[in-house]
Amino acid sequence: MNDLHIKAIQLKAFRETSCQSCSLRNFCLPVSLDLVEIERFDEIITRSRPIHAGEHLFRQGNTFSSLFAIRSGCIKTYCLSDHGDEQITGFGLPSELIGFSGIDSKIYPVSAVAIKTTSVCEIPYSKFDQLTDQMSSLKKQLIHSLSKEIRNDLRVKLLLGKKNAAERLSDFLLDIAARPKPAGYSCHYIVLPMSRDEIGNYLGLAAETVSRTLSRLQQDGLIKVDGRKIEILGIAALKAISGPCILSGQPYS
Amino acid sequence: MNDLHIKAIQLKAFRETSCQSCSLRNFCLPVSLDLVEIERFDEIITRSRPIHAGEHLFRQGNTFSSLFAIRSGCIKTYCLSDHGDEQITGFGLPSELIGFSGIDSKIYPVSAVAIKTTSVCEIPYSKFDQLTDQMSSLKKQLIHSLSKEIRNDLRVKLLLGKKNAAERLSDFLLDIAARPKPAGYSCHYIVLPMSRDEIGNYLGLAAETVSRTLSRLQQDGLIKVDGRKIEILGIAALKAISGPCILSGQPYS
DNA sequence: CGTATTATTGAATACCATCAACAGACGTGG
DNA sequence: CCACGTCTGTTGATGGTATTCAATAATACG
Repeated sequence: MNDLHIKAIQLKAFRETSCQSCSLRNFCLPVSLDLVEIERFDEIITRSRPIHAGEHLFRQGNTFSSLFAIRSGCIKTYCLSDHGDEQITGFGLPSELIGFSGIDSKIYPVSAVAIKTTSVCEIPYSKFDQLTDQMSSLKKQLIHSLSKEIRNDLRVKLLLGKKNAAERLSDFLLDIAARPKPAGYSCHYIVLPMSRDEIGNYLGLAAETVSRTLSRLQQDGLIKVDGRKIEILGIAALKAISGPCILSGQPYS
Repeated sequence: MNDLHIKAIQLKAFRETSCQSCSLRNFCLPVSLDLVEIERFDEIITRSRPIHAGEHLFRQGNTFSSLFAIRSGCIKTYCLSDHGDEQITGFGLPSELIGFSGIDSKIYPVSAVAIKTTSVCEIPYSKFDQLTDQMSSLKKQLIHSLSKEIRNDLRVKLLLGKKNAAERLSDFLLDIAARPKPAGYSCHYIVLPMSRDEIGNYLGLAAETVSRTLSRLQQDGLIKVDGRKIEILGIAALKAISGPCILSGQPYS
């Protein structure tokens, strides 16, 4: 094996493990950074082996240390009440960041667990924080990501506070469909990584209600359900049901 | 009137209108800043005359321009769904900041209206953003405030997703009681600035259910209700009902 | 291929929303 | 000062939506 071969292999490895070449680059933090800045950001990132379903990134009560960017798979965040039951507070999908809720309290107030094989980039917060002092655009990115999360929480609060089962499910399906996904996936066809139980928990419904409501939406011809594979047939009707509002969907782009 | 008099008056005015002398100083943003930094922060703040109940700070859809720190009174934030009904998304009380949800989208996704006479400090965001580039501690403050808001949203999502009426009200009362308040006010005695209707809207309940549930809590001897004046008699019992969890109350201080 | 997990559907119940009537507070103006 | 209307809050009766319990079907996994 000559030097050229080695270089080529190194280059390939670099492509797979650097922000610069990451397919999610435009969705994750480094957007709007120049090449030098991306490299500096890249240096603090840890990319570990993929984690399996059931493995935790962190647990409620752990000392806060890092944010995590999700590259593939799905992370669910949840918190346990004293009554013992869990409330799922979100699902992290590729390109998204989790862990924001721990910055202020120094402790993760939620647990994060993979619900399928998942790979993440770990962003140690102390180093990241220092970097934001030197890179104004990175600071902006972080603040905007935090703000976006708050805006999304508004949507969820609206959903939990006012909507009925059909409205919640419609909103949920449209939200999942609108999230960034690997190239080639249509936004009319989604494969849910989570169970009915987990959907219900997240939406404040019983799993049976989720099942029933999906069946109803299928009867009405708005979706086609095949286990966790869901085809969206009537996107306009779903939007009408969920109550299209200023908070839904992606930012005002 | 001589120079000394004028100086004294100016000093008094300064005391009433500078962050340095503000009684909320330790709760609002300028905490952890040194004197010079506070002055620089102070310079970008606008302090307008008090606004009356019903006046808006901003409306859903307005271009985002400022954050607002609440000095006295109460601001409710809400958003209107297409179905026309409103969902109250939060109540801003003295020392708290509102407007975070607009940073990312450049547009306020909610409206903010005073529900009693209220005075606020307006923090123009573009100037503030520049200042955070130069003052690392101010940047940290902002990020922590955003993170805290996200953590609080977790609490509300847990409440709306899993709790029954009594648990919601207990949680709500404890939350209001735990918020920073002017010196002299006991945390066992609260005066609610909002109506039953607004409480219900915020908690995802009907106003009648709020009324009934408060009556029930009073029957059980946990609180004493006199219109909007509420005395907390059994704080431990209320905590037990609301389901004390890692998210409740103030940060882990 | 068998067991465990997940999903669907049915029936009964519980909780809260809705509708409605009434009581009290507040402010206005006669 | 009191009559009046409005707004807010309380309480009762009824009904709807989603939960719970239970049984069955389908899927995943070793």
